[in-house]
Amino acid sequence: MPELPEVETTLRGISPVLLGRIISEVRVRNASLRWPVTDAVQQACGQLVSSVRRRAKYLLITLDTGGLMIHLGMSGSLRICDGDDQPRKHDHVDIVLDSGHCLRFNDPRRFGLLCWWKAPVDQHPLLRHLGPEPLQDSFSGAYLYQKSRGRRVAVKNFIMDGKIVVGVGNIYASESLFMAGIHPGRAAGRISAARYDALVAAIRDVLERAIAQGGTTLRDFAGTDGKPGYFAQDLLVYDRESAPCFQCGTGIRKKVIGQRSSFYCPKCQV
DNA sequence: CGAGGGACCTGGTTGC
DNA sequence: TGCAACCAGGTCCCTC
Repeated sequence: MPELPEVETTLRGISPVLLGRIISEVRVRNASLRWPVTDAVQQACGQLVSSVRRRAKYLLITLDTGGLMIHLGMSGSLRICDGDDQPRKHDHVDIVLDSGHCLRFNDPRRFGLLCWWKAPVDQHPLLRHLGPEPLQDSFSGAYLYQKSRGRRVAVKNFIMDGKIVVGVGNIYASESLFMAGIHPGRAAGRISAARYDALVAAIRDVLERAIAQGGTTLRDFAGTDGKPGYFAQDLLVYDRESAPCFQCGTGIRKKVIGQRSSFYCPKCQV
């Protein structure tokens, strides 16, 4: 489900509720996520939330002696509710606050993650090898061009590789490649610097617009208030197989690249 | 080192 | 209607 815009939407929803509060309880109903949720998360109890931020698709809640890290995987979501509310199916973990509010982690497929971390969090094994944030200046066409030399991997897989750049998932990879006029299956090492400039501009543009719309809801993504994201209506190629390209009218194609469905216009993307 | 595929899970949709 | 097959927004880990 969640790519960077959806995680950012979640961050903006949970931040104001968490900041300055003390965690009173961590309830683990089902510990079997991607990695088992260990007792270490209980260290959060009694600690003050001093910041909430995002690195890649990880949410980082900073506490006094460390913090909690959450990843939503493919199907995870967080919602704010009352600590006394009856849990629904797949509500695996509650982070209960001294305000009485509760951050409830729901994840049907259990590809998500919740763990305790100690500073410096950037040295955490899951974060250490991550590439730049796509919305920061260090991410540029020149950077992608340099990183891609000699690489034969399809450019779509290349930009979805978290070691290269974080946060670009399956939807926005297809979208940005269409906007830049680049065929998703083209070898990353055979794309010019100028075209990488266009691709970076497209990635930034699509991510920023998606964040502004509260993310993309295809099936089941919801913000912390339970409302869907509205970017799905702005998608140019994703999930539009056989529909006419908005630029030239040609039917949009669907093709599996790197085991993921990819959508593109065979005429506009070369 | 890079490339490619399997693994982890549940649930909704599709097709016979 | 029933049931099997396939598909889904992520990413780690193994092999070649």
